[in-house]
Amino acid sequence: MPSAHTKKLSFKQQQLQFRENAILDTVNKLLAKKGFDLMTMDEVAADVGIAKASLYKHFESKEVLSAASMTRLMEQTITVALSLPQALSPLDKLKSIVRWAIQTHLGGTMPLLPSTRSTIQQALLAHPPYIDKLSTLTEHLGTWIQAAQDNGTLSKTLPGEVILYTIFARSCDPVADFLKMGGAFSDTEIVDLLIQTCFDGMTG
Amino acid sequence: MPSAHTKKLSFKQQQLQFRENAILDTVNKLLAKKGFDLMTMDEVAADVGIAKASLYKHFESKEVLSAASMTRLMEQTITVALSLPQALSPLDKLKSIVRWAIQTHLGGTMPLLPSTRSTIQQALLAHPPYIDKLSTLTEHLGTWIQAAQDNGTLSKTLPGEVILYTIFARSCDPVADFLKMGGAFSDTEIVDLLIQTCFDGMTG
DNA sequence: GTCTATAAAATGATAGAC
DNA sequence: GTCTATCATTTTATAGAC
Repeated sequence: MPSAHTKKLSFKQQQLQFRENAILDTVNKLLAKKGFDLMTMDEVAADVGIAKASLYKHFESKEVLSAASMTRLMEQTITVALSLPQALSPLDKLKSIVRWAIQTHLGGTMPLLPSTRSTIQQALLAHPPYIDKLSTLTEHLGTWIQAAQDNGTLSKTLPGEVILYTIFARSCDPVADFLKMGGAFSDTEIVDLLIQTCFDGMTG
Repeated sequence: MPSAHTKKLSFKQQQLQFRENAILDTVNKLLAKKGFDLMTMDEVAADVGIAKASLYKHFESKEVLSAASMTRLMEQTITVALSLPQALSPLDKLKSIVRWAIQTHLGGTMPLLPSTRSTIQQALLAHPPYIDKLSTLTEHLGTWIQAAQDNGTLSKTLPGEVILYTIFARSCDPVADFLKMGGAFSDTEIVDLLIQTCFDGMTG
């Protein structure tokens, strides 16, 4: 009975997928909280509730584990981007993405951009699935940036590259953390303030 | 002959100061390049050209050493702020400080803002000299921000706190690193672009 | 104060039983 | 695949001679 056999295998695979997703949830949270260098595999295992050796049966190294987490995050971001109302203007689409990212960041599940100072950067560059998702997202954003420049809602003189990097950087702006630590503003207010300074600056 | 004795002591102290300054130069550079967590004491000692044990005769721990380096950086920043031409408008003073910081950052001697994710953050908060310098700088910047809001060159509706944190954050913006890595822009161009997006946003 | 040598702790990764 | 126990390495910090 091949169907039963297939079904059983599929079920096992679903269990596996489920477990690995739980692991990535933890990694995502810890990466957001402490960053790659300060996150330890002991910590991850403890948070998931399994032994460290078991963790290594799922992911062969800390780098691969983190890359998998970042890749899933990229996929989620792309999903959000593609589910935006078509009626939105290109500029509003860009703002919506940044808004979602800052909200997620404040919620504690958006890791900081792997800066050039982190060990994880090269691991990500060597991880094709991540590069692939990053390229896809960059393409979408690039299209919107171009369109926004064409209709005059974004500066035409600013290089697209600068706008793109700025959007990525503001999505995990440490200013959000400092404002939250200050305690004077609600999460919603923080998001609005950051969106404003990001797109309109501080002079207006 | 007390004068000779005093002179000798003073000379020794000058030598000590000189050596410790050389150490802090190295720490500053390494903090900018790798950050606190990835910088090792072996590395610092090797770069300075002394044994690690000697390093610990000067600074009792990695935290204290890094805090001393960051404190000196704060002092330098205050010096730059105080030596700005009085004729400059408050807004131009703020821009000048950010400009100087980004230039220094691109030059490789401006550490990233100790984010909430780094171990160094609490060490700095527990280091009175650093807090003292930080307060002084914050006071100066706060005065300029208020003045710029009063004369209408900075948004009056934006909380001063938000402007202050944004200025601190943009002074070591990772966008600068990414643009530099891209290789399409000179350092001068990068500085101009970041100043523009920081103060005027991306819509104008 | 500078050195060599080493302690002490943390941490990425693995062995081997079940 | 999960566990316990352990290895190997890195790294902060110190001991002790000179």
